[in-house]
Amino acid sequence: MSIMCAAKTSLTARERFDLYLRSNHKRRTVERFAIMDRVLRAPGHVSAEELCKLMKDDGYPVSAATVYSTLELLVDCGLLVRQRFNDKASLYEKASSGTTSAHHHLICTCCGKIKEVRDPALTDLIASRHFAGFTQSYYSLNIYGICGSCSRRRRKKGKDKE
Amino acid sequence: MSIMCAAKTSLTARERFDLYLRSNHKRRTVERFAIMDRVLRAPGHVSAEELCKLMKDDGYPVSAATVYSTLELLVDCGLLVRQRFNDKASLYEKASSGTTSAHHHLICTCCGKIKEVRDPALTDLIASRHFAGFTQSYYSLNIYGICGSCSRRRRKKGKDKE
DNA sequence: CTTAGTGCAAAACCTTTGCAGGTTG
DNA sequence: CAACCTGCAAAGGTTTTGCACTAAG
Repeated sequence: MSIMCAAKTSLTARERFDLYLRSNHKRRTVERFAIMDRVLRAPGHVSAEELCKLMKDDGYPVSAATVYSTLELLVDCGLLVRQRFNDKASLYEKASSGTTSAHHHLICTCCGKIKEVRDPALTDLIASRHFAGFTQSYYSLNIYGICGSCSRRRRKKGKDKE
Repeated sequence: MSIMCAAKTSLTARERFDLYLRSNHKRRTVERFAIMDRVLRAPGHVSAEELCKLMKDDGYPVSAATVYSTLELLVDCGLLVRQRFNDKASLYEKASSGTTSAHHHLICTCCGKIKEVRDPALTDLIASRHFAGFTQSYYSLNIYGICGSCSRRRRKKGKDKE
């Protein structure tokens, strides 16, 4: 969406967000940095609504509108990735970088559970790919199927009747 | 969601859907087959709403509820894949098979355009991966970034003022 | 001091659901 | 002929938007 040419290296998240906001002539408000802090501190992936709740629990309530708009900025500046795994709300997770390693997702189409898996060979191959005229910023590999507990449950049911 | 153990080989789409409906004790209605026909005939990916319109244009109007429920069946039986690329409506596309080859998606975060690309090496590697206790049914690899026209437009703007 | 950002609530949007009537098995 | 499916409209849940107020530059 906007300008973000800063080297990805050796900048703290805060510095990066700060630079991004300056470069794009957007205001550096208390709310934006508070939301950035909180979402980067959360493990795994968080929905906008959960993040609202987390902020309120911390005694720092912010409106949904602000959370959504800030999440968009964080995605745009490359600190977060927005994932839409299923019908439910979007989930936001830290973008992979030096400190947070790339991973893929196994999504159970039966119970909706999402598991992160790492596979360096796959990660490397995807990263090495370049497509003509397209400037890649991030990717997501989502593998859908049936998780262990669901397939056990299904097998059991199958014995009863089928 | 349901039982679909039929060999993926040498069955027409219609046969496969028919078998799926029978096996799962679901009714084989005219609407369901008409929707199946239409969506498989559409190139690329279609949204539920577009599909409704296509059906109406064909002189075969069906309600949104029926379209959504049939699309779900078609996904469940493996003929379609549901993709959620961005904020907008879900898109449905033919699942890869002998006749329709696997592909990945380049998604422009600026204009939203979606391009299909093929990369056999990548496809093979992903297909060869197995994760413990997880029965893979399909996957989607989405690569986000800036497409050619958007980066040209952006460069141009940058020259004017920046 | 100008203008973007915030909070609130309402709107917009996609998708699901409840109900009455029609069709399938 | 019982149960399921369809169509319609209304409800549901997520995200965006309009407006008055506040705060950043």
